[in-house]
Amino acid sequence: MKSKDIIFCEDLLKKYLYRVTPGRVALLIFLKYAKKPLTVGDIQKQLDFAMNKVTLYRALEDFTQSKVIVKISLRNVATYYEFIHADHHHHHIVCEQCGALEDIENCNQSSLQKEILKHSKSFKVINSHSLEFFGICKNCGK
Amino acid sequence: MKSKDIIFCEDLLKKYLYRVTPGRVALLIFLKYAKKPLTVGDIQKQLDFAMNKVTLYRALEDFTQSKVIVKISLRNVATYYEFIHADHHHHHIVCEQCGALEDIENCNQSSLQKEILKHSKSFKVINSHSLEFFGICKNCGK
DNA sequence: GTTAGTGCAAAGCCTTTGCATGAGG
DNA sequence: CCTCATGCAAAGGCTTTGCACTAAC
Repeated sequence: MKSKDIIFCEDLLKKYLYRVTPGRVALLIFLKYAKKPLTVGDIQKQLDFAMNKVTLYRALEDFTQSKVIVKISLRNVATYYEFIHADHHHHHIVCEQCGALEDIENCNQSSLQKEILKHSKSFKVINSHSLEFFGICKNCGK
Repeated sequence: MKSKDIIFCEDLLKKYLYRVTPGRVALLIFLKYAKKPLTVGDIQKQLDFAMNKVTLYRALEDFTQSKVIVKISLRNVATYYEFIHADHHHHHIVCEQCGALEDIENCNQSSLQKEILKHSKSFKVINSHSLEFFGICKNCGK
């Protein structure tokens, strides 16, 4: 019998008219349970399913288009990908020294975006935003 | 006689112990008066001073280190650089379709960062943050 | 059968590095 | 002079593209 996770991810793929392949299912489950944003390299190393890097890029690009995951770009560092949990909008603090990541929970997304849009001259819609903080973690700051 | 701008930028270079070269002065003046963040490609095309790309990267890296300029990374798009005006902390909205950029003025930087730090478990200091909004501009949304 | 996904090889692009030369202090 | 800045060539790294093959539907 299939696990709930597998069914959930298969349904997600079907919803966006993607084909249900072992690789994409494995990737989605992996991202769904990841505790922090991951780079392409992270995913390749940690995913328990051998997936060509090119294939991985294409799947990530597709999922980003469908807003199943989100792409995060930090200042220096690489591009990260993170699963979007419907009820859990959040941001990050990054340690400038060691790269440690922590989630930030308090962000009232829709009211913030409405407020910003109100002050904008040339924009019609705001769909999303990215907010990242940069600092030094307690470990590095000793 | 030298213009105020040239003197200002020369002093800025001296302050951080950089050498006052024609290229770096031209670059600083250009960035200081740029109305929006620029990519390396933008700068190379628009700067009225022939500057090798490698040299440009090295100058931008130096200025970023000294916090004379800031590096901005957006989701898909390239890396942008922007002059930091002492009294003018701000953010951006980016059009997901045409790439149009607009400044956002209202951000109380230090109180936001203090608030976030208060809620953080593992961070000791927050030095800066990036906040970008993504949407559709009025032109593209017609 | 059709179409989308995969994998390989190769190209592209942005960015960095090494090294010799030239200019600033 | 001594050091930093510059330019060239080349390497590096990440990401994309082309094309043939395979698997999903």
